[in-house]
Amino acid sequence: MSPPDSTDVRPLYAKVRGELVERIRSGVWKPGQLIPSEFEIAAEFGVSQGTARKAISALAAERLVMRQQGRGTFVVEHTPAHVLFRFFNMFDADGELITPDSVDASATVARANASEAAALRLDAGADVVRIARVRTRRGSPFIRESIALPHQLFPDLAQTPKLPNTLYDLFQKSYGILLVRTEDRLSAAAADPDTAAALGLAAGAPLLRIERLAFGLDARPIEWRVSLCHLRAAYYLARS
Amino acid sequence: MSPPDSTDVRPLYAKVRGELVERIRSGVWKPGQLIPSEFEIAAEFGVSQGTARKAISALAAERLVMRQQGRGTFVVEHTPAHVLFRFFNMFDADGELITPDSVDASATVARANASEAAALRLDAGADVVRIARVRTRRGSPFIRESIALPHQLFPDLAQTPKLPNTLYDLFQKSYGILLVRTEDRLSAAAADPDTAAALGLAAGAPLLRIERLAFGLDARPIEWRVSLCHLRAAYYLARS
DNA sequence: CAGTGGTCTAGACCACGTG
DNA sequence: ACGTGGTCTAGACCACTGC
Repeated sequence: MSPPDSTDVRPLYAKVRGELVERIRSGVWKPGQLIPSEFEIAAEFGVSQGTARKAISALAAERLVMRQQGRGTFVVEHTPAHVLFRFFNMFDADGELITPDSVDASATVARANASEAAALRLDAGADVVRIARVRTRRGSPFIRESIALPHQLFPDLAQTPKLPNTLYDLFQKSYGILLVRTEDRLSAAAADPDTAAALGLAAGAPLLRIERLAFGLDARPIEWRVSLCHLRAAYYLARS
Repeated sequence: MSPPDSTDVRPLYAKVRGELVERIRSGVWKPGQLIPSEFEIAAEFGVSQGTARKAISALAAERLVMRQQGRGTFVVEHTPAHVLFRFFNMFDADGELITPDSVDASATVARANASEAAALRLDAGADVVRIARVRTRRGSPFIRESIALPHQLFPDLAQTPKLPNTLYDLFQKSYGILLVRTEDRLSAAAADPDTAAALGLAAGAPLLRIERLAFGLDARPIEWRVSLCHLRAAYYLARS
């Protein structure tokens, strides 16, 4: 990333943090792996334990690592359960997190259209992987969504025979891409005929529309996703 | 709040933080006021500067205070601009924060109905202040919302002649109640005839429904608000 | 028991804003 | 020049985990 130079005026702990992030981004430290202790990191970078601690604490606040007293610090591992808890924000009327299933997922490669290229900041002519799917809860469809990803980062994703329900763990394990931040833009929309048919509704029914942009470690947009949701008594929860 | 006792096993910085929170909650430190320096707080509580610093940093992370290098630390002041930036999450298609106006606001006092009592955790028979209003942008109505507040906390609010556009600054300045956290539950709904008329729409038009619960310093729900929004190209932004 | 993260101290120097 | 918050150090002890 940015090489150390004499004009770098960032605090020491920020530089150490940057080096640690790079090790996670590049895969030197794998998902779920135990990283060195505060003292070892301090010794390696020639800083005090307090400074190493501040760098690691920053990573913990960004949820790139998990600290456990007495055990050590581990690179975050995007298991399906973790991904749902962290990135899926829909709850039932009784406050229970919804765990959706995914059916009918199909992935294709195509030239990015204008909105995809703009959302993912792609060069003209770049390809995207498109995923279209319907998600169900207790057997009945409630979300229809379409996803676009830069083809360059996911070269053989469209050939994957059976796409899993949660994608972000696949992104981390198979493609080395860790999603760390999302921006969801929410609005309401009337169901178009296709979506109404897919969700078993009358055309014109009100749907929650979620347009999500997910970002990776280098702050680049990795995923663009539009979800049309028929929530019944459920809701999307946004905190603070 | 919780008196110091010998079985209190919280870390020192957490106890100091609690004392500082109490000073803000009780109004000993007023909105916008400069609080003592790290060294003064450290001396007062008999801890080191590092521990006082950690307590104050926790308050800054919760956005109860604002730190400014070279100037000092100030109790957060909920000005209208600050409240919009912090608690209003709607943006125009071009990414600009929407600054709504408020018209037709009316406040009344009534016995809490079942949903109000449940949301605000009120005792049976308690009263609420109800505010109903329509919010406009550039002259055209786009949000119809109804708000419920515990009457006990806002005894004379219903007599206030002209309610301001942003309420949370009024809550802090006139009633000493600082809102620190919100939970927004979002869904889609078809416009009922009344709402459609208020917003100039056809009945059945899809609206974004936002049900907000806002919490004060003692983690008690203070405000329950239901907003029905006709956003056109605008959206509600939820980060991470 | 050894090793880890979590807390706490005492002191130093720096960067910034104000008078 | 002074006082503020921001960084950094070196060392101590505690609480928890796993052998």
